[in-house]
Amino acid sequence: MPRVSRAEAESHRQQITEASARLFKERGINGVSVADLMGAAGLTHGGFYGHFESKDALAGEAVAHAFGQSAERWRKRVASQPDDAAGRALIVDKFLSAPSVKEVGLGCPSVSLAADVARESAAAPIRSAYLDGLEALVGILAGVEDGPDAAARRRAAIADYATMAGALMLARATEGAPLSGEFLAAARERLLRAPAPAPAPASAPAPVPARERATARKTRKA
Amino acid sequence: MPRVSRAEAESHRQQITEASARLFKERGINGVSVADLMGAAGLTHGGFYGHFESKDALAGEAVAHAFGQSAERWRKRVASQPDDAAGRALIVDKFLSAPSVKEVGLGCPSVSLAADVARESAAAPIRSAYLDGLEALVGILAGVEDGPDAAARRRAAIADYATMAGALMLARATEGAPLSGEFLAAARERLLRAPAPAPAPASAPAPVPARERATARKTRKA
DNA sequence: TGTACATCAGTGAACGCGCGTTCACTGATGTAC
DNA sequence: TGTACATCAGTGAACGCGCGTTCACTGATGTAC
Repeated sequence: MPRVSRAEAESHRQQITEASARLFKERGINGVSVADLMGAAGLTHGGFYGHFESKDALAGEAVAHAFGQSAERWRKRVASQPDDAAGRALIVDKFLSAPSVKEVGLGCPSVSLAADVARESAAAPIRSAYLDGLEALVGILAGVEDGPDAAARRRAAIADYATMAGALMLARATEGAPLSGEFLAAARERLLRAPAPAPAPASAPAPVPARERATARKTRKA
Repeated sequence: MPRVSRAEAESHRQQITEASARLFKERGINGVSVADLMGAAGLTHGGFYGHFESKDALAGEAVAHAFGQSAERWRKRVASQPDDAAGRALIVDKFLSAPSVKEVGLGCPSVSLAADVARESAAAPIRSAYLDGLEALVGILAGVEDGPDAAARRRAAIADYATMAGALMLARATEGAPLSGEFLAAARERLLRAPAPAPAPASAPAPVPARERATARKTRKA
């Protein structure tokens, strides 16, 4: 079936990008071949280079697309809740759910592609796409955090994000063992309940004065 | 140089395992070839199957070896400190340091190999090696946590581990950007200072009563 | 609106390459006497 | 202790395979008249 209409060709390009976002997250960049990606869009491998300059270039677009999907979902969740705290709780709850562990292809690329991105050279398209996408998600989370100023809310969002991403990553790597569910539960408990504070180290290597408590309330809605 | 002494052959096997632990962490399992591994031990690729049944089998041994190295380091850190809180602080501080971000080959396999392990089938040798190794590290950390009983200390260790692992993973994926250092700093602040408690969600999807504060002190030393 | 033809999206064979694994071979090691 | 020989750690060519990428080709699309 050579030569399809321009609208069909554009649709093919989007199908390839969409399938790539899912398959790259599931199997990693090197775990999916160009033939796999084209096959997922119902095409054969030869036409790939009519749409993308290289597999690396597609990886950058696919990662940007995947982060865009996640950001859209996060914004909808925040908007569906009556206040910031409830928005934040919904994001955490969805992120640390059992389906999130199982459905890697539907989940957040920040976790499933972190290792692939870290191993890529600084110039690879995938790296800047990852950084931009992650900054956007951190920004959405910071918008529903509690804190005296924007900097404190950003720090809170970054710490929350680290806990969520680590728990999900480790829950996936230990899937099938009890430890897997314990990661989800322990992280959710720490993020969603008023947690028992970690013990202030008596002789920590880098001791610091206790940070002032955040009591100011902000009013803006993300 | 065919046929070396048995002692030399055993030394070669250990060199291969050691090099694999480092290289697998740096580049991923699929990022290192059998020829690379043998070359790192000063050998040619053909002799590999005299030492290991397959690359997968070696991966299992290498992961176990890498976790063993990390566990030994953690135990020494704990033993070097006057009390549990200081031991915990030292573990967190080393885990979330700048060298830890840079030197992937020397760092903890729980972070660098999590995605590789998660993508492997449940029967792969690497999966059980990873699970056993991670349980050991969680156990060491639980031994220096504060909490009313062993279950609470385990939960605290698991939540701490998620935060540390997530922060390191994300710091590596964003290396070169300011966000990278922010992940280390925000996670360290949350784990090592008495943190400002996360806001109790007013209408969370899964609301729960606030957990009772842990005040009991334990005395045992890990 | 109808015809003639240039464009170009997609096909499938082919390229060079590196992979994990196998195997015939080599010659020092280790052992039996 | 010295000799004869079986063992086997390591070599390097070779295997079948899948990869990313290229390219001559096909024929419907899109356009110029």
